[in-house]
Amino acid sequence: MSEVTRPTLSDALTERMLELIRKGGHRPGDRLPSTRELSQRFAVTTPTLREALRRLEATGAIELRHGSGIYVGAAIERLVLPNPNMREVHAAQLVELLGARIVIEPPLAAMAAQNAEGEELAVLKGVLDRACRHLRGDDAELHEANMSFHRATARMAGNSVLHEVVDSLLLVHGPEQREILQIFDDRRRDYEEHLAILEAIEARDAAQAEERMRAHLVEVRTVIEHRLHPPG
Amino acid sequence: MSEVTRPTLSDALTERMLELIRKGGHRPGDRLPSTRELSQRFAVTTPTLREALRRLEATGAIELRHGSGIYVGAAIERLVLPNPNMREVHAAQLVELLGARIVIEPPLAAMAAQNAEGEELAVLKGVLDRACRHLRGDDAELHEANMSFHRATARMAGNSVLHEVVDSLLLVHGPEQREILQIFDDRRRDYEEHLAILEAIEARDAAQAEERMRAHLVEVRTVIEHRLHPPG
DNA sequence: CATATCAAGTGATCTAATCACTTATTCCCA
DNA sequence: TGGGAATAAGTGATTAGATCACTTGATATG
Repeated sequence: MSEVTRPTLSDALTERMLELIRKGGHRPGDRLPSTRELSQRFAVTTPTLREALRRLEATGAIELRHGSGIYVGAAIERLVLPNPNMREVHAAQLVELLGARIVIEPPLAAMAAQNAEGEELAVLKGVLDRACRHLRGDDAELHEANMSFHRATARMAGNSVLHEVVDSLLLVHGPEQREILQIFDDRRRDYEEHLAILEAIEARDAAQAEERMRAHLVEVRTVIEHRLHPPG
Repeated sequence: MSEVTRPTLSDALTERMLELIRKGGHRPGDRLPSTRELSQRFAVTTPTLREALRRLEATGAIELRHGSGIYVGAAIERLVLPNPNMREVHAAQLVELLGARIVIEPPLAAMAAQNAEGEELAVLKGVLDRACRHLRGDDAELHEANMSFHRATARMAGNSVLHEVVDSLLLVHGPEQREILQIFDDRRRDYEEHLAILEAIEARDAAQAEERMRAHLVEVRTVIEHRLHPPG
């Protein structure tokens, strides 16, 4: 959807800076090299480097103190949330991410059930149809459709703040994570669980919608945990 | 805590740009003036302007398309969430923001009750003590302490993603909002409700902690609604 | 009519120098 | 000897204008 334009120099710089901080073992509060040194090391000029720094600053990854230096921000060891420019997540954070979704999304499913109206309900059905058509075939499309189901449900709930929060959380579930997020190696499974949730929403059964969404996410988390730490 | 350094030129630029977009009636997808024109209008040089643009880009407020132009992003009409550089929220969004907190924070209170341990419990108590000392006196301090209580509770829950989400949401409850967030014009009220929540957490009574947190936030929202739309 | 070419407009980057601020040291005076 | 003021080094902030790279719509060409 995005990423229509070729990655620019400063795009790459932003990621190299992040890498420098993370792989350099820097902790929040640590001081980083000066702008002069960084621009030399990365072989770019000051203004270009600064653009990358400003982006990192905007997300809380670093902090620029005039006359003092560049410092690692608190957000660096947390999840870098809603930055379209650097969707990155460590595997270990996936479990916590699912934990967050388990708290937030079930109530949203309940709210969606209460608001269930013609138009938005149609959107939700459309998303599931799309997933159904890719049940055997394009992996990336199927994954995208599955994620869209969660986004659409959050949207139906009618609270724009929560909608944005869920969007942010799902942002890190990029295509590269589709394997680990696939339940039980069964492509059909995700779809059927989503379908069950839709039915509850359509029936305006808030309690059931909430419970099915929760069960669904808990199951996903369980699978992920097993894959990260195989039993035995 | 932050904001130790004087606002820089590019800080101001970022806000002026936001103002230009918002008050200019621009919608997502609209094209903004070119970098050359913007730098002239604001009387700054290209690199300085670009730093401001990169910050706005990082939060999704705008989009820079090489060779094409600068476009308004989708995030511009939503809440600008976790950007330490521009904490801004429209009054009407407060109600929705509270709605989001009502969904997220009560379960966190329950999780905090389950994790209740010595050290973090002490932190929570310390926060309430600080609030107590400012019950009559420094308004800003009292407000900050009240917000810290919610942050600390979220932290106790033990999920860093949710902790970050709550931090982001509370970020917009800056000092300038302390009046509207004050329950019933009674400075003591907030403190006492927080105290009740703490007691439930301390007693490891998850259900009660959750319910008290929910009741507390619902009450705050109700008050805010009444202030925004006085009955009659 | 469709395709290829081109030119204007726009963002991206470079260059290198100067300004403004912080910090720790030093020095002086009490 | 202690405390505070001047100071110098280091660092981020900003300036200036030119050049490169890309997009897009108009124009020309088959």
